[in-house]
Amino acid sequence: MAKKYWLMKTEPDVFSIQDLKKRPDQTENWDGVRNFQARNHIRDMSPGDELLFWHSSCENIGVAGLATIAGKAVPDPTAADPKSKYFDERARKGENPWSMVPVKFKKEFKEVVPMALLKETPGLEGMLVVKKGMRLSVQPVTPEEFAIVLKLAKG
DNA sequence: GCCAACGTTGGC
DNA sequence: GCCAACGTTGGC
Repeated sequence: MAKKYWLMKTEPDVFSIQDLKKRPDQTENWDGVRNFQARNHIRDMSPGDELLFWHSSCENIGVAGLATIAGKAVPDPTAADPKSKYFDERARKGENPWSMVPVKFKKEFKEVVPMALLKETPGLEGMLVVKKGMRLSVQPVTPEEFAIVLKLAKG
């Protein structure tokens, strides 16, 4: 199957690309997703897929770097943990609706590719993340959009 | 199954 | 901190 491209949002105060870089094997499970559309995207991911690592709700909003999908989606154990802020009653009953996927650090950009730049770059008009009101935390990205963002990150 | 109320996300 | 946009919940 062809490689797919994604964008995943996180608040760097909670989990940043620098945090991912410091993890053992530079890999971490992307858990805590509690939106069905986002979860469906997670389940569509395959090892080797690439993703844009997005920093949101912070000083420098935009693409902070790159990571790769390191494995298949599996049930998210935080949903079954009553002490977790991501706890979901349904998971305790044995039907965990939520998934997580391991992601591996690939690259930290020298500078975040800012939202404002994405908005004014030709070819990115259809990119989901620049659309008003788009809150989805896991989004598909087209190969064309991915390539354009990579170019913006150079220099 | 509709829809109002409410909660959350996230850019600004 | 504001608020628009969206998802979820729950009464009917």
